[in-house]
Amino acid sequence: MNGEPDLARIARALAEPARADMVLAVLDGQQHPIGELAGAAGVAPATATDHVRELADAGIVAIEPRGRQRLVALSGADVARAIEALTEIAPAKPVRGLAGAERNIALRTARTCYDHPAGALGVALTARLVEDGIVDELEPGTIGNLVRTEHPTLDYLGVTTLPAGRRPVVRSCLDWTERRPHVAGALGRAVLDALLEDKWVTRRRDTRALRVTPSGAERLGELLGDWKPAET
Amino acid sequence: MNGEPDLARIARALAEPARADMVLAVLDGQQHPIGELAGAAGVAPATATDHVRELADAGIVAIEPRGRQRLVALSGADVARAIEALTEIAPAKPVRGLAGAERNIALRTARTCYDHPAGALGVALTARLVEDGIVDELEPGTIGNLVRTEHPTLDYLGVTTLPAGRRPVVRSCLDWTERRPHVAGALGRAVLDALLEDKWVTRRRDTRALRVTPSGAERLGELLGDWKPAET
DNA sequence: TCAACCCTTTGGTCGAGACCGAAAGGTGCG
DNA sequence: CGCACCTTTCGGTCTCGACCAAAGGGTTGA
Repeated sequence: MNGEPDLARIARALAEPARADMVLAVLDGQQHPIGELAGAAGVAPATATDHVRELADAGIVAIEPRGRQRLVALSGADVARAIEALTEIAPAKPVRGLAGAERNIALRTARTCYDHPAGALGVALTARLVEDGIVDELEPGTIGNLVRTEHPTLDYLGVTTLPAGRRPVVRSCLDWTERRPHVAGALGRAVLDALLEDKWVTRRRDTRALRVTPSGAERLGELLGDWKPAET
Repeated sequence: MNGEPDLARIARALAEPARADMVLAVLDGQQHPIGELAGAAGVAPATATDHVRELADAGIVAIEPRGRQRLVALSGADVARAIEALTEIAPAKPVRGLAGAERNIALRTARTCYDHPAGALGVALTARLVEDGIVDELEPGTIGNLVRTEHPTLDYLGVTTLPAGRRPVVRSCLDWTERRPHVAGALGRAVLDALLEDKWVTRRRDTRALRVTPSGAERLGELLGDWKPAET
């Protein structure tokens, strides 16, 4: 790289509350049409168009035309990592109203963090992976690297293949609700994929919160001991 | 934590170019008086006062009154980590003028990154630590944890004690010029302290770039093989 | 081909905040 | 004590950009 990084450029893109809401919405790693992001941010479609352009110019999101709509997604895992790091030092937004409180509980219980599970569920799963010796623990509260690729717990979860590539297999991601790290990287993605595949959890519309299905709750309780999803 | 993180709040503080310059200036982990930051950002003292207050309100910097001046420093290692993550996805600022090019070379050669060495020097030192088996390598390009606390290389560098505490001893920090990780955490700090203590390198005024002393260059060349600091 | 739908463009309003000069407030030094 | 120095406060200007309504363009499905 030449020259100093243009910190202000990237920060300006995130500085507008409406754009920040949009970024948090695409932090689930999914593609979202612009109209939906407009709703999430509480602005008119015309305004959303401007905002998405700004985010795309800054390299934060990528746009893919699909028919008469344009799908917006986070442009990469490095962006997700940077946003996560920022949320770690960001103050908490005060909870507004009953709907806000419910949304908050749902997010704390189980949600996606880009492409891996987070919240109480993500942390509990991570603790189990460490306990089983699948992932080692460098120091208390610090995730290490993958130790075993075969283990009954992985079979139980339905994680069969770990795609190899440039991407680290195990990465630690600090959970902003639990204040403890959860597993990200290729393993984190594989776990989330398995949970979704077998319908232990399902995605909710318009939010990163995950719904734990009854059968999923049962099987997760089996695996994680006393872990139980909160109501709603 | 309650509620969603207020991403926009923290981003807004960094969105102003003058404030971003100030943050990059205090990224060396040192304390800087406000007047100096005003110079670094190219604004009047009155403006700098406003900016520093904004950064302090956002929790990015801490202010400590000292006599007739007020010293500004980064408020913590977590903030440094977030800023680093942002610089990884930030576009490069175009280099302006001869002075800019020289500053650029100096920064690429050797600089501080919060409290540890970075740039070509930081990466070369890290490679040596990995080669000596002091720090292990999880996957190519990913730093692991501390393996040995005693080694001739550590003696040669003058690193005697590694302060234990809540802080991770070894942390990986992606270098934005070299695109490879260098050692951060307590070990990174200990190495920088040793280099400064024995005058292998000295701090420059008003910049994070480090000056490698002649004797330092000689001893570093001994340790790192063909490593040599660039001119200026 | 037409209508419905999603998005963008245009043009205009409006508020936020970045900036500075001048003057005032503290602090240290002689 | 008084001057020099660093910083803050105040008042004012001015630019930037967030926002929307209305109109236009492109796509899909009937």
